[in-house]
Amino acid sequence: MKISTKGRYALRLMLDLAIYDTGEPVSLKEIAVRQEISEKYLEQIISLINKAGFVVSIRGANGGYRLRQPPKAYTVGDILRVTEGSLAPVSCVEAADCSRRDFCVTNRVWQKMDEAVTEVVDGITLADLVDWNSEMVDNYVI
Amino acid sequence: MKISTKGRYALRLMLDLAIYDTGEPVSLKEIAVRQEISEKYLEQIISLINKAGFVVSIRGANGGYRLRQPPKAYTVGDILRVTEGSLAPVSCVEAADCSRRDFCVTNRVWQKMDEAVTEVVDGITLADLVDWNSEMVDNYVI
DNA sequence: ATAATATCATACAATTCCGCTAGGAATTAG
DNA sequence: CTAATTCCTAGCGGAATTGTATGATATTAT
Repeated sequence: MKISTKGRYALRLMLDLAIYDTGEPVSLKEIAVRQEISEKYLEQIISLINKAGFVVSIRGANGGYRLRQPPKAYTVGDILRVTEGSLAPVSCVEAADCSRRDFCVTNRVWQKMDEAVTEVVDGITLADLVDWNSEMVDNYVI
Repeated sequence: MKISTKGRYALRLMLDLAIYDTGEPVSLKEIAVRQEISEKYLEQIISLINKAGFVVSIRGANGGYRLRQPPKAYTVGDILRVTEGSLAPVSCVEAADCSRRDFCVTNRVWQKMDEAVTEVVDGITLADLVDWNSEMVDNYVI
């Protein structure tokens, strides 16, 4: 019952892009340094994010990435699902791959868990994270 | 972000004990047949549950297990945590093992997820599952 | 006492997933 | 061109998952 590093890194990556958006593309190298994540590993993660269409990539020297849409357009759920796949706690919730499905009461538990998680992650946007970050920085500076 | 079979089996096992409680101990063999789970694997799972004190074990011929307390006394969360450990989506939520913890906004996301999941699993008792099961059986019989 | 039944304890094996690392090809600015 | 950067594929060591297999130990019916 854990979110993998891939999902967590993806979120930090998107947050980094949101915070350091100057109009110029941000290179993976910068992000890797700031976020203390292996650049090579980040490559694989942003590849998924790129394929999902969440960022614009600019190749070549001085290239990098930018968010395709404003931070408000991306929920935490959107981002996590790109790397984690479904966030459902058991596969039964989504697929009818269990012969016991029809009379399995535990399924209701998983459904409720899934709904609760979905409500949280789809209720938080990247813009919220940016705001929270600003607050935090303010507190530290003072 | 998945609950393992161990956790799911543990829940079905406890539910089985709750449903088929006649005062007589219920053998693992019966449960294994009813739930279509390997008896040997169930042994390992109920061992954990037994150590947690959730069941009474009666050894020997005609032995088996019984719930130590009434179904209402056990939440889904109690049962899952025995086999799954913490249900927190990331370890940061519980332990301060991350150097970025203090200024990491993503942590708030995990906290909220954890709270949501906890609220669900600790809000459902075994007695609820028994009730749901009765409803379901009724519907099928009609 | 013996046979049958049940729990308890290990070991281990197959498979999958995680968390990277490595190398190189393609693209572009200067 | 050269350096910087993205893009693509492959592999790999360790851990976790999901069981099996084997046997030891305890209890009870007969």
